[in-house]
Amino acid sequence: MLSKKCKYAIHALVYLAERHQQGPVHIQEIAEKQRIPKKFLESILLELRNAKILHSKKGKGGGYYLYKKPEDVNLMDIIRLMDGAIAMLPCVSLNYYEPCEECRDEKTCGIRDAFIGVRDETLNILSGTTLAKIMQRQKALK
Amino acid sequence: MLSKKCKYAIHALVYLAERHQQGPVHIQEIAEKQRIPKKFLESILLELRNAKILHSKKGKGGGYYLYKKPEDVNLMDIIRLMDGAIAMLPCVSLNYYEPCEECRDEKTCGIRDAFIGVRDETLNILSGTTLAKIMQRQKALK
DNA sequence: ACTTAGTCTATTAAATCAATAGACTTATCT
DNA sequence: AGATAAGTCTATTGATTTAATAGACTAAGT
Repeated sequence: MLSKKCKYAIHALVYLAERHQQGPVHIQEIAEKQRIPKKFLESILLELRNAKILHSKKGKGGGYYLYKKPEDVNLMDIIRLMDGAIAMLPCVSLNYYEPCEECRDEKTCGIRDAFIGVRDETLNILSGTTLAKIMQRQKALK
Repeated sequence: MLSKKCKYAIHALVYLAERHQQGPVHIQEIAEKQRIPKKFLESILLELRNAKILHSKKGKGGGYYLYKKPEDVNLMDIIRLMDGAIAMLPCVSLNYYEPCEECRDEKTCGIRDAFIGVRDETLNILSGTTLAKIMQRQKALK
């Protein structure tokens, strides 16, 4: 399951994508509209900013705005940033690999295969799901 | 990520599958061979027993053994039993559905689609991966 | 200068996960 | 029948992670 932090991040990003190129949006507004605790949201946006997905402007008239284009931000990147590994086993993770403590020998482990498959399918879908596509889908459903 | 509990369960089941129809195996042996804390393993096996995946025999010469056939026990069932929902969002879970607090309106949510896709692919692979297949794979790798 | 709004560090509260302890029950063997 | 081996059940503890909050600081605009 995704953490709340991650879900908040996705919602905030979709919100900002909808206001793409309309100037900075302040935290307060995002927090209210998406019902996210403001202080928690602050730290999330900061992290997205450090990852160069968002930019911010300080002072009056400041706020956050998308740095990348909506079609260049995908769920895979957001989830990895917020929650870490996407794979169901550490020994199968591409970005957060760690050997499984439970496993004797990775090479002869009959379990990994399935989870490699799951990982690949998952990454495939998530990396193809951009903010642009989410907005598009949202419109289609209205 | 799968919990340790779930990983322990999978390993214990594969171990028992390898001894299918060879009489009860006691907890102690599984615990030692798979390096699982005995008391923790007890509670895991008990849960698997209540789910009718394992049976047990008390007293001297007792222990646990597979109730279902190795080809009838799959990773999907084990993971659901140990860790609960497999989906990445509650609003997309088949067995543990809950509406997303973060979501305004599920019907017009542009995010769910992707996660429905991930869920389906994941279930597809995990439900097809049985203890029999894991053993088979293990042999092939040796 | 004054106000607005993001930045940063630290702390606390709540929930979940992992592990352990100990008393109890059932089955087998002698 | 009694001793022993093994699973059953309830409860508790400790560790880790997640979620949320507080408050002082910094930068930008008017």
